[in-house]
Amino acid sequence: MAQRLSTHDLSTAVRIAVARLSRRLRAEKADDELSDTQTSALAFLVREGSGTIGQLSDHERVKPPSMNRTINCLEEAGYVRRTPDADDGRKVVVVPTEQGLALVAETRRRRDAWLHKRLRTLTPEQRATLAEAASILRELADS
Amino acid sequence: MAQRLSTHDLSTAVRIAVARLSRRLRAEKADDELSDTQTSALAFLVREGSGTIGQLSDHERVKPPSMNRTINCLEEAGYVRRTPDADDGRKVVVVPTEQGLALVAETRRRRDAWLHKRLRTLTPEQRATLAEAASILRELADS
DNA sequence: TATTGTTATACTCTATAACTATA
DNA sequence: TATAGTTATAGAGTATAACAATA
Repeated sequence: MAQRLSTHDLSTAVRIAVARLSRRLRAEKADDELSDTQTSALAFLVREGSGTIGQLSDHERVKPPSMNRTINCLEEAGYVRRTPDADDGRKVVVVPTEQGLALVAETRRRRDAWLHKRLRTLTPEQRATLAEAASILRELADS
Repeated sequence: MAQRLSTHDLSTAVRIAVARLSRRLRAEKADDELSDTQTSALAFLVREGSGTIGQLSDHERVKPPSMNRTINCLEEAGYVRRTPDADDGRKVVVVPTEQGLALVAETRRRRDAWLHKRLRTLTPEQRATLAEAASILRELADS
């Protein structure tokens, strides 16, 4: 249950728990799905409506040539479209297609399924703890 | 604070929080550090004392040839040693060296530093919530 | 001259298939 | 015949360097 840990021990506990669950969630990915970066970039475009190569590479913490390749794959698969920027001719605005929007919804549903099944085995108190923790963890990640 | 979420919304909240913090923690890795799998395999060997190629590839969810290469790198760098198995001549027992033990301790300290700094800004109640959540998340990951 | 995107090339990590040695 | 480890080779993802177009 809830021991009082030092912040040092807590760091280790949180890091290990997050890394392990992250790996486990990734293992639930189906073979025909997009890669992590492809999924994440497409999710960004769906969330924001659009984005340039530069914005995407910054957000995903990869270099522009890598993101360029990622967008090439998504474009060939029909999930995004490149459009010219009206104000700045150097920029390329990438927008999700209808197919892209549908894929994001479907992927989310599938990845949540594994976790959802396990969360139902927890007590209401444990679920409440996780709900609070999720909000704390997101703030930490974005800080 | 603690809203009551449906288990479906909770799945999404936990998945996003875990994925985002995981990416953030990985970004804190120094350039001269070992790769994720190298670090994880070495940590396993330090924790368990030793392990075969098969045990390691199972635990890290990679195929034996991949783990073999990982161990080659760690061996060349002087962090592990291959030793013969006394009972089964087909098996190879991998053990960490003194240098390997020291590296795991140092790597943990460094990766925890970023998280540790942020955890100190939380209230004691928030830290208690994370401590409970970490234990719940680990059980989920191992289930 | 600086910035945005792109192309060319190389490196890392992982996988499958085939091989060796042992059980 | 099956298992543990290894070697050979290929594929996916990312990086750096060099280039084109625009600000």
